[in-house]
Amino acid sequence: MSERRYWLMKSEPSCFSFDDLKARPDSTEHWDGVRNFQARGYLKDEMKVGDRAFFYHSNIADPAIVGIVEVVKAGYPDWTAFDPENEHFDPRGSKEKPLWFMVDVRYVAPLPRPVTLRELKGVPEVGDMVLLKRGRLSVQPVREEEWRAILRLAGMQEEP
DNA sequence: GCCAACGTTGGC
DNA sequence: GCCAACGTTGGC
Repeated sequence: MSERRYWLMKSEPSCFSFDDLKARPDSTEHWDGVRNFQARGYLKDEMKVGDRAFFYHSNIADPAIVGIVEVVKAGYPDWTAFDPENEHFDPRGSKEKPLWFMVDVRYVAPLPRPVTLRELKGVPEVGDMVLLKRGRLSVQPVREEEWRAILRLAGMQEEP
């Protein structure tokens, strides 16, 4: 069995929040609508079943990591790109030659308390995080040391 | 709501 | 294949 990798996935809570994920059937949802080529690469090829990700709330007064999710289905075509009615429609791809991909994630657990971006900026151990270096990437890798440092900050003794 | 940063597009 | 213009993200 290959080693679990760690990620961070952003969502605007007004659009789709961590609690919204919890409320879904099986607490599972497609992570659709990502239209950035670097993030696409992660979704399509690198995120594997069993990998875990921080769920990050962006575009709010105090943006923060609020919880943990798990990848339950690896990369497959994002059908919202095929639907002209959908806001994420992209005519460059097709069902035969999909351009955009998504994974399915399942709610695992909230952090004991949210860890804010503001707070992370003051923590040397996470100073190299993609979140701090390249703020706009909506799906991004997290190093294992960073993952653990954030769990510790949040007061989580043991990963569920 | 503003605007800086930065990813993407398209003319050349 | 460069790079200016444009559009979007996301912190503030």
